[in-house]
Amino acid sequence: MVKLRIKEILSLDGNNSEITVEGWIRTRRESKEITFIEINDGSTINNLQTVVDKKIENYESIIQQLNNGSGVTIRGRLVPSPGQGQNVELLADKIQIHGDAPVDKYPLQKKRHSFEFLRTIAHLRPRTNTFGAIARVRNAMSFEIHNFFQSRGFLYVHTPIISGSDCEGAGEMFQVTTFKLNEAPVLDGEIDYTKDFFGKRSFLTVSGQLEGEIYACALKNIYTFGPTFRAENSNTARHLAEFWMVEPEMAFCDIDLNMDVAEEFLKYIFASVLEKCKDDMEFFDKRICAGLLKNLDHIINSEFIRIDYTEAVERLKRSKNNFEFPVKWGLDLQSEHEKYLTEKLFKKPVIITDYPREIKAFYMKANNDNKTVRAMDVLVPRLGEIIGGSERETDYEKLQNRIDEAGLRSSDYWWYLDLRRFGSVPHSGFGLGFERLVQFVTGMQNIRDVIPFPRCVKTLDF
RNA sequence: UCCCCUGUAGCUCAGUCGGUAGAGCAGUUGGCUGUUAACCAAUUUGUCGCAGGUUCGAGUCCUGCCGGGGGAGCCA
Repeated sequence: MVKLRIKEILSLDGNNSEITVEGWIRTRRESKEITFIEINDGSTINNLQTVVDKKIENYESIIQQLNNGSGVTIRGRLVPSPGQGQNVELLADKIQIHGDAPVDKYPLQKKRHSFEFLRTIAHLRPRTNTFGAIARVRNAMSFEIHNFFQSRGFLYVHTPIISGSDCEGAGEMFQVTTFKLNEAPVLDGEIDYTKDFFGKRSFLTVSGQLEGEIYACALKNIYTFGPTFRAENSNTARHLAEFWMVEPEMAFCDIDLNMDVAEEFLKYIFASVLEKCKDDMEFFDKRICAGLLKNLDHIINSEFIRIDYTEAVERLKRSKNNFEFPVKWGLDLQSEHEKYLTEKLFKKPVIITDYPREIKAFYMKANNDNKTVRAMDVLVPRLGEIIGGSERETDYEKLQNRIDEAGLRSSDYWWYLDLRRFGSVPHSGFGLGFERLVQFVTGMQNIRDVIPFPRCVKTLDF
């Protein structure tokens, strides 16, 4: 007798072999002489149809508990199924109920629930088709991210979660302290952080990039993949307070090679998930987002458009679209502009480069025109910006000036500046919000549904 | 944070002009059937988000608060 996962069982021939299956009942259909129950164990979106003859020994004692949600172990024989919809089915000999799920109390019903409702029962939602599929796809994507970088010689670097400075001015930060807030020590009217745990103010990281650069400037190619925190008061379907970010950093790499890697990376992840999560992806295509598979295929097999910011602005000016926000060189592109470029004009991913320096981060390398920097944003249909990256400034003086201009204290960045004093080389990298990538791949509309336990403004359950 | 929409049965929703609460699904009971979103019949279920106000009378109109959704900003 062998214990198999349902994914494996469904690929077997029904040759009457005895097997044991462990899982949760998804649905029950009762007949006069027999009862059909479908079992799911998370290994696949597909259920194993199990036929329960009312003559099996403990039928009377378990029938009340053979409900949607009950956890069961079933021993039986695998046979070809005479019915439609499945190749094999299990003829149960012995059923053990571990824990039942009373139908009048169990919130999950055998029907479609709204995602809003399922968010309120995040402890039960992975038992649904959609959230099971998301969990498997998310898992596969994580694994493939490592695969992509590992197979290309990138080192996985663990950058810190707790940070001593607002690394790139990238948004609001969560403060970390061991002070009791109403008893924090005060010196000259200000809170005395020298008495706090680290002896200075500390925060949760908003990016591992600056530390990533340190390792890239020693080991050539590295990547980070870890949690990131933003305390912004943003309430949208694509923002989380706690999310996972992928940040490769490459030495001896300019902006063009950086774009090549970003494009290859996205295509690799899409292709791998399509191959490894076929059933789940077909489910998303059918139930969540029509045309999803076709769209991903199209992206895998097409070249991304690459234009610079100046040309993007020209294109937008020439378009007949009535934009709500003005299009003018020097202003940042709005969501509606990005959507126009990627959804209407080009109908595929677009990489925009060379933005005005005023609207981009201090660490980005200045072009010779002294007006633009070597930034690159990858825009995709439906989501907008999915990747933001740049070639980094390598010149000590220029970087120092940019830090001053940004109103940051260069003393906080002495180690970052030091990378430009000793063996400074061209280097580039990008950041990718993992949940946004999962959103794009699955077609899910709300980012809170592609992370198991979302943390957002005013939301911290489970 | 701003704009718009929304909150009614366990779930998904309808509720007109202000007149005292409705459907589908689920549940329960019965029937039928190698079923597969099973089917057929009957049937139970309500602090109408919370607090105030207008009114003879409020699910419905007004004010405030809370939750949810969409869009924007910020951003990944």
